[in-house]
Amino acid sequence: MTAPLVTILDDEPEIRQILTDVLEDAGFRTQAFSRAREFEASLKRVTPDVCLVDLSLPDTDGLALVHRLALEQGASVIIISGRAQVQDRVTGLELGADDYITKPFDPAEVVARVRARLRDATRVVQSGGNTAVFNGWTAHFDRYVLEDETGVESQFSHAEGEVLRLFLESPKRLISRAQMQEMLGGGAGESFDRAMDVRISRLRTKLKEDPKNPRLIKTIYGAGYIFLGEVEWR
Amino acid sequence: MTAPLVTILDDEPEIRQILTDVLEDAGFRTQAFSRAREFEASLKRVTPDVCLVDLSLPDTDGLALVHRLALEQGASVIIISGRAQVQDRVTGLELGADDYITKPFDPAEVVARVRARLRDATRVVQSGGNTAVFNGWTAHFDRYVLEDETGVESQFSHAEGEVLRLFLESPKRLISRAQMQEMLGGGAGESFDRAMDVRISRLRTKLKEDPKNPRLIKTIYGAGYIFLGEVEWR
DNA sequence: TGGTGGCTGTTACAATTCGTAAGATTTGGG
DNA sequence: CCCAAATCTTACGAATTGTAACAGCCACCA
Repeated sequence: MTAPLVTILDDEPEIRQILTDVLEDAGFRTQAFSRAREFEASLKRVTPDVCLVDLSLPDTDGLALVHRLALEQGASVIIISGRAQVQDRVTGLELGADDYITKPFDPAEVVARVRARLRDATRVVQSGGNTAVFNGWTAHFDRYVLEDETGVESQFSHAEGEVLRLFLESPKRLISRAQMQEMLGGGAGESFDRAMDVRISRLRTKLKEDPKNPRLIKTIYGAGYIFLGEVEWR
Repeated sequence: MTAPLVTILDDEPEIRQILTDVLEDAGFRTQAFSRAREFEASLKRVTPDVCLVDLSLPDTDGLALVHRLALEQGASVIIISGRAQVQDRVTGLELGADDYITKPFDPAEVVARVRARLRDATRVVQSGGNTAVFNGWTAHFDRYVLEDETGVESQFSHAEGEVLRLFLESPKRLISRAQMQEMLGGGAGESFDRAMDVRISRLRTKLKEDPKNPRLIKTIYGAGYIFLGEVEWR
């Protein structure tokens, strides 16, 4: 398992440097951005586990960004801000941030708070079991069997299982096409990524999704897929 | 669905009173304890969603308690402490607390942080807050479905959903064009100005608005839009 | 060895999404 | 009442996505 990815969005080079250093010392992977645009572009390729966002950005309204992040991505968002007013913190948290740290901050505390967020996220996902239950279905990854709510079993292939597992491990999180390629196809130079579409199409059929109104695997035009469903691993 | 339960463990009666009041005002159920023993006894009967724990307890080592809580119970733990040293916070968080608030605190911020913890917990368990009811309509953001007052369903796309959500989150408030651009398109792609108009036009169609007399999405010439409607999130 | 069946990627074409352009309509000031 | 700016609507098309059909591959078996 690779180290958790923490992204840093701050326009001050110093801060970026400090945060990068201290987080990498703590064993995380990091990516730092100075502008919101680059940051958002990167989200098409990777999904960070925690996002540190400075509110005072030159090119965007930080709060709006936080809101979008919390809404669309499943990642934890920690606001780092120079504004220490209670009202600022409250609105930041209300908009979906998971924590709010004021400058000047102590690096050690930032690390501790990042860890706390990560704990939250993994509390439920705890990979280990290879059986997942979701919305009436039961997927047995050890047997490649998908079980109906009535107990009827059907088989799924290896390729289908990869996609399904990916979804079940990150439910309610936007998964970009690029990420799927990376996690699955091995990342080799795939000229035609339509293979992924076909995989998903086949998976949808197995899940008896209504093509006109899929309930579990949603397509976000231009962004990727999102798996909606209450997943529990066993 | 019953209101989330927040337990308060603090030996100062004043603090207990303040926290109880403000949390109940915010719609939570509360239980306050002055001693760890009673608190722990209560855990055999009920399972709180969030625990607010003061570290300076007369009858127990607060940190040890936090550690046990975080490990055994699934509840989120927020430490409230008079000690503001970074080292205290770090160890508190490392031991499993999900947040750390120092006295003196602002009640509004406590509420916001409790909410943030709750969001984490429910993010996976139950996709709460994804349905809004307004003027006979019901919008299911988890399914991208808009429901008639008669129960007839129609779908809306992701882009339409973004706009609708924006409106439903700020009803009866002027939303400027610039704000919409910010909230939606983000800094990603510089979109043409008319795109937003079209989105709104399409949304109005779905909402069966009379073009001559829109009841829900009203245009304020030269200023922006305002969403009129009694919104209730569920 | 040849056949069979399942899996999977490729291709082609259909369907959908969504921004752009352009013309129509509305608004508010003078 | 007239006009310019703002806004609405419709049509169109580029990009994206869905999926059926086909073909290659491989394991298995008589």
